[in-house]
Amino acid sequence: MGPRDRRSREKEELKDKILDAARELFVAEGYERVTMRKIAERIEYSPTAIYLHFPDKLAVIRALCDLDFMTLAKQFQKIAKIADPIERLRQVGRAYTAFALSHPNHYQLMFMTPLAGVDKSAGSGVERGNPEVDAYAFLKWIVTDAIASGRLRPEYKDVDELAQMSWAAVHGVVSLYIAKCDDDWVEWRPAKKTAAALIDAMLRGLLRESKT
Amino acid sequence: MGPRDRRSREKEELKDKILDAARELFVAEGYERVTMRKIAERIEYSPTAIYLHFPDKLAVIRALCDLDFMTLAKQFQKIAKIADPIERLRQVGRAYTAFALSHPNHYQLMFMTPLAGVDKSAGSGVERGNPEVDAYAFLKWIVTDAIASGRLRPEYKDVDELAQMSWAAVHGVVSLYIAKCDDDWVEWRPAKKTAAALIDAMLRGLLRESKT
DNA sequence: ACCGTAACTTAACGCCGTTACGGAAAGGAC
DNA sequence: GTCCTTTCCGTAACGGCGTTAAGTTACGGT
Repeated sequence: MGPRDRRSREKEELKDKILDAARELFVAEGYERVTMRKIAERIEYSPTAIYLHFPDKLAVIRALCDLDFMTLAKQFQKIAKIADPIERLRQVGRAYTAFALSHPNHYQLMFMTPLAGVDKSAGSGVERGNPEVDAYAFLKWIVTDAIASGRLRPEYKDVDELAQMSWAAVHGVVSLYIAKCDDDWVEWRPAKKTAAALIDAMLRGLLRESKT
Repeated sequence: MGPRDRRSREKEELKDKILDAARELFVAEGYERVTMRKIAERIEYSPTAIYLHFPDKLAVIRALCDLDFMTLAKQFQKIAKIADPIERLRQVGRAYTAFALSHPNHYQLMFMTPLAGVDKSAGSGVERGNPEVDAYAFLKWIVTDAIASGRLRPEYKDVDELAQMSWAAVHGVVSLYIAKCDDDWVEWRPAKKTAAALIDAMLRGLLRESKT
């Protein structure tokens, strides 16, 4: 109520406009080729206006990625209901792969680029350790379940190591594909299929010998 | 012989000086933070002098990487002598991991960054398809051997897919580590150990059930 | 002695992210 | 209604970047 609210609502609207304009550029061209001046031009403000709503360029794109990564977290909540932890691991790999391949620039910025001075993700709504929103915590939770099920070989009992192995397997396929799919040096197989095959092979290698 | 040779030798010397100066900066700071002006300052030439020896900045750093990656190719030649293709695959993974971790900036530029317009690697001495210098061809050669040995499960017979799975496994671990090891969100396990564990798990998953 | 050419420098262009600063407009206080 | 403060935004500019254009110097060939 009152003009005070309207002002802050308008401010939020501009913030969204900035993010939308930035998203268009970012998806099409990637981080480096997004420019404060280009964003400003699209929303018909001066470049410096953006700085009244975001501290710097990285913050704009990070806010963008945080938002979009929530769609992945949503999918995780469905996967959480799968009873079998091994199957859960397989499915989370599938969802992760699909997301990465459909948001390559998001993925590149978040997981393929060392961002030296980024410690605070404050305000992004992702609270560390909460499996609802923290994907790594979610992965650790699955792995813990898998270990507890007793179906893994006895030498695999380090939760972090297993989580990082699983993460690395899918990350390896998608990141290699994102970085090098335009390189005709290699006859690329479909990343989705390669990822599935690698996950399956890894999982079979993690499991105790079965009688099938 | 004569002054004509001396001139071209001096030219080659300057080229090396450029590469050495660039290497120092690149190893310490990464591609983005290497600057033509900084390179020039180190070798006590003007920035534009570099353009007389390299077409642009990327060419400088690429020449650098091509040079340094040859040390990896050297190691591959020793590994080529291992009789067992499975063990050969394991060892090439180890060497690859070690190289990536000791040259993170090289690795990032070569395999973690999409370089839109780079088709020609001409003059770098790496001839496509020759396992002696082309690491991917080397990997395919090992995988072909592994298939021929009959020890893999029958469903694994696509050489490129298998090569890409293997590459992705090690790449996943090292690239994730390079990009995110400073991120204390995750309790990182040693990349070397994680890579070894993932390779072992994958290989066990690829092999036919053994009687051991 | 002359000339052409190769090597190199100086100056500048057009970008970039970001900051300093000034002005305008809107809300609250009286 | 008037004044003031706060918020919002634009203009201009800084320092940096990769790269290019144009000018200069020095040297080998003839």
